[in-house]
Amino acid sequence: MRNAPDGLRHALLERLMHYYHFLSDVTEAGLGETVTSGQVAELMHTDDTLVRKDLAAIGVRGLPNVGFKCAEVVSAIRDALGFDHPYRAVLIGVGRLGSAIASYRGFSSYGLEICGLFDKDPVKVGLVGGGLVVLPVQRLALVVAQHHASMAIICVPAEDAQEVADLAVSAGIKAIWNFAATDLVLPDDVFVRHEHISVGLAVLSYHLNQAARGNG
Amino acid sequence: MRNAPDGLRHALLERLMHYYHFLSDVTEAGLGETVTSGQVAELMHTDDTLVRKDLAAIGVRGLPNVGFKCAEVVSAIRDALGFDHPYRAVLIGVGRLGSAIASYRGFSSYGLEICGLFDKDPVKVGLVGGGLVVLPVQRLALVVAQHHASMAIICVPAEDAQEVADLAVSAGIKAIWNFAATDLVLPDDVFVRHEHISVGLAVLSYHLNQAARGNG
DNA sequence: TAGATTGTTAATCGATTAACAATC
DNA sequence: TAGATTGTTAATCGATTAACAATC
Repeated sequence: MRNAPDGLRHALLERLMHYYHFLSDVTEAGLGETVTSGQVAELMHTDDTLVRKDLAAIGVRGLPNVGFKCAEVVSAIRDALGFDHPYRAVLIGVGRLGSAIASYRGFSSYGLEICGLFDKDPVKVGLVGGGLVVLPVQRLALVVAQHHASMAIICVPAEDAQEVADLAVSAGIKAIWNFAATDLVLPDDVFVRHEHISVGLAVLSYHLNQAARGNG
Repeated sequence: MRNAPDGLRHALLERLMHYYHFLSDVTEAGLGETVTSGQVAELMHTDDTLVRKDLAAIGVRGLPNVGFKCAEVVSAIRDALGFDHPYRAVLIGVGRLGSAIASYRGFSSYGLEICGLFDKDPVKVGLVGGGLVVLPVQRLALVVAQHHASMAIICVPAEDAQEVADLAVSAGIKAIWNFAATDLVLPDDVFVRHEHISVGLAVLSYHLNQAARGNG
């Protein structure tokens, strides 16, 4: 299980996503065809040099006295992050969170297509969510093979997560998006992104307490 | 709007949460009263010196030749992050994601209590979720004042998020947990944690592409 | 005591920021 | 041209890692 991506570091990926959203908005709103690194930096509360360095890292060059072409930056980010090379995922655990994720319409623009929903609860099997029918987990391996799915989105309760992850890995899954509140132990060649809500909670709790203590 | 907490840096907070979960598990499972920095480091794929530095930063001292007392570390982390100083939040937007969050039972152990659910849709008003009745957004300010709520959890569609955030701020909210897929522009004294799902997507997409290109 | 593990100082590493010539 | 903005080199800063004496 590798947590740190090689190549582009995590902090850079996060900043790239931020640029991406900002520039997509600018472009859609027709607010101009170019931006300067200073404009982007101001919005992100960071340094203009950092913005130029980040963009240079993904091969975008700006124009002196003008700035960067929004459309060019957007497509360079899509290319660097691979959004135009679609991949498929199975989603396991169609509870509240699982069905919220299954019904999210925005994934396709990032290259993700959900090709199967699974649950071990017979009551949930057969329900329809996001245009897909919920299947029993026993059929996971088949669907993964049929659709060449490379990712599993795990939305089961914490106590079932490891079992489900093992099942996904044995079906050939190479990346796991883990929404269960537990760590997973997995082979080194399986990439895991752990989306634990408590990290956000910790940051907020810490901040509110700092503020209450007069250091905020 | 300040994104970087002073004092403990974000990466440190994240590692502390990881230690916390690991050590809570160890304690609950009765797997021993102490751990060494090396054991923790191995599990987190990091360096033992870093673990000791992190724990020193929150005032925990270990015992040479023994390690750290799990219970002591856990309570030091709770103290550093403020989990034992409860605070209240209102949740706005009771769609799929909002109701999944409203029904999550684990918040109280991190000090968070949800004291009100709100929605602008009259159809949703009156529904019950997580033991609370959904109220119209017009009553937000009243509930915030009554319960001394300091946080707003925003789960409305992106296009409504700024409006709802402004409303929360004018009601006296000091921190926002933003699940809407959009940036918010807010006063400097309001702390924002943006929980954008696309960051996780970007990391996964990038990784899968690197793997496909043979660099993974 | 010998061995294991800590706490801390020093060294390294990488990321961010500053400075500034090059360019349009 | 003058002014604005880039790209890049050098300087700074902070975080991580290595080394090792102190401790149980």
